[in-house]
Amino acid sequence: MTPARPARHDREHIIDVAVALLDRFGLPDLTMRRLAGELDVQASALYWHFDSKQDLLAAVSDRIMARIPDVAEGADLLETARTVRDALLAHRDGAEVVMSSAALRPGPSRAQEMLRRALLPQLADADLGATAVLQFVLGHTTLVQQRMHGESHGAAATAGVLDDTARDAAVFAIGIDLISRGAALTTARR
Amino acid sequence: MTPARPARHDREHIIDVAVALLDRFGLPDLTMRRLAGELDVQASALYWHFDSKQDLLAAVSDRIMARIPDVAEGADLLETARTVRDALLAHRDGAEVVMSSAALRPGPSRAQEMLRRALLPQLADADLGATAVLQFVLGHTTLVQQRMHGESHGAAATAGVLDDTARDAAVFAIGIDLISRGAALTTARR
DNA sequence: ACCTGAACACCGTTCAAGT
DNA sequence: ACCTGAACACCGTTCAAGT
Repeated sequence: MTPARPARHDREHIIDVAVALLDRFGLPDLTMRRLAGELDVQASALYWHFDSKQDLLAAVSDRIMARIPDVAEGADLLETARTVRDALLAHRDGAEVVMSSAALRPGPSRAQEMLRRALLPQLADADLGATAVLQFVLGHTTLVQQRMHGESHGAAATAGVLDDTARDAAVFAIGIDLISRGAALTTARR
Repeated sequence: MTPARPARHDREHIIDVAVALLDRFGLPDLTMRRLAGELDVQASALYWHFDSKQDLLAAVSDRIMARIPDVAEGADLLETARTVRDALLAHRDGAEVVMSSAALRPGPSRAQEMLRRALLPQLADADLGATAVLQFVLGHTTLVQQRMHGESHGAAATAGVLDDTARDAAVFAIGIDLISRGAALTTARR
């Protein structure tokens, strides 16, 4: 007997599977057809749940950003920025995904709000500052993950990879540190 | 009579046409087939000149970065960063193109060298600082251009666009200003 | 409400073959 | 040296039709 067909997938479940696919194969292989295959469904079925691939990607982006853990009460800028960065690094091509649909939701995100709070005691224009910090984090992390991608199926010497990650960490720390000191200076001037 | 067929295209000329196509239609429409069509050639012909689309895009990226004008002798960080940003803004999706192949050439670019020079009088780790600044500029400009893309064929109200560009300018200025002050502070401490 | 099946209009890339 | 022509293995998206 053929079982009664239940509703098989909802948006949340599809996003789950999309993120899993992203982590395993990366953004270029996250296609509507592969995602549908993973769900045992035709590609066209996805268009009942999402308007377009852009729409799906935006949902994946929101999922990634929603997973940023809350940061302690008086956390400073470096800790907060690292928390955001780590949430992006937690998923393959995470920064690129978020960047590709960040322009679509211009409203202040939770990440931006967290950064704003870390900047508030020091900076008058904490709102603009938080946007700038987020842009740095996105740019930095996208470049870092792009290099990972190149190495995974490239001819990069294994030597130097450790140096690269160490340098990445230093660049990130210096970038945030300079911004933080600059913000403190602005306060001192007032 | 059929004219003798001369060698029709070299890498430089193809890059010219690719950049023109990029400016007119944007990165998603810069396909090998369209580029070939513009050159009155089969798509497969491009693979004699370039190993892959990635290779072509890297060449386009280099072209965009090579067009950054030199900056005055003692130019400060803000002026230098603006010069880099403007070179990216000069081409549709310029920042995204550069970002997508920036990981492939990890060596210090001319842009990074210019930023390093602007940072040198103030910062000990000018090299790492320059990388951080370049990452901010790339992240910022990519997001700005992404929003342009969304507006061009979207339903965005025309109102608010002016506010957006004004806000973008402020975010960029604050981001660079904070880094610059932070760098100065580091010097003062020594 | 949720999905299939088929079609449309594309992609990047390879490769034998031409000139 | 430079390019054609054809093929391969894909894409995102639409839409009538099924259940």
